[in-house]
Amino acid sequence: MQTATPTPQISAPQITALDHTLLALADPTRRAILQRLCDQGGEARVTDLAVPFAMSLNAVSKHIRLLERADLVRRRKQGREHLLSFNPAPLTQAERWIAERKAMWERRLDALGDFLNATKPEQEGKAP
Amino acid sequence: MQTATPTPQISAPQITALDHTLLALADPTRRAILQRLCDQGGEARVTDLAVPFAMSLNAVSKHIRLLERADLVRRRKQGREHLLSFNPAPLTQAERWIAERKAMWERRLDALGDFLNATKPEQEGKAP
DNA sequence: TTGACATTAAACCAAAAGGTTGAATATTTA
DNA sequence: TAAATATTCAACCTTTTGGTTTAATGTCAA
Repeated sequence: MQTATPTPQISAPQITALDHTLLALADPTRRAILQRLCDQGGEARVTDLAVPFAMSLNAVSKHIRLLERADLVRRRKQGREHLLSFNPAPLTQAERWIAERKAMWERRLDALGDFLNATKPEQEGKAP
Repeated sequence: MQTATPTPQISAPQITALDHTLLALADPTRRAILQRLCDQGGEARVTDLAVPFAMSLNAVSKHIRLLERADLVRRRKQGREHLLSFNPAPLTQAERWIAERKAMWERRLDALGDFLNATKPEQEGKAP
């Protein structure tokens, strides 16, 4: 018989694509870069993306690396310039995770409402 | 006349609630904590939440602090124990940001399709 | 009142994020 | 070839994460 650890052992700390995606999105500069790439349409050069920001080109270059790690940005080299484009695919998983928790929570609230309705007149001592 | 900076000045690096939300979600331990609080329903103590994880109670306590900063978790003290609950509200903004970029991207693809359709038989050299 | 329990606080550490500057590497242009 | 352009690499900072261990604080229970 086991001596200890009678718990379900959910313990799952391991870095995944979802972690990279959410971390990449958790910075206003990177979201602004994505925004530019998204509505400006096709491809953009690193220098062009860096212009609006009050930071060095190198800082933007590093932000782009994090976006690439999350696969939110793709790079195509053409001569001396690197053309970057937006890849929305990783957003799906992130959106789904969020949507699922919200849905789960709503179901819980519904179930709670049903329970309160079902037990309404009986035993008033337990339901204030 | 201006001497330089002919750019739209989008420059917006400033930490917001959305940053805190996305950063809080960008860690598997914190997502697992939220998951527990979400499907397990109501409130849970810090110690109970910490059990499944292969890390110290203090580490979990710190994770909870980040979740509180993002307002994804609420705390209610009852005697010596702190009861934590899930607050889904901040998820809405995060989900919306993601959904908007995806929608924006789809509109762009549609517009591109329309353009390609409109210019289909003319100048075959540019459209393979 | 003396412990046991629940939780944070504090001090410390390693690694990563976010930034800088200066040099290296390609490529295009004059 | 020489210079200008586009970009990364490397080294160096500071702050934040993510973790540890050892107190300190407050509450319940014997």
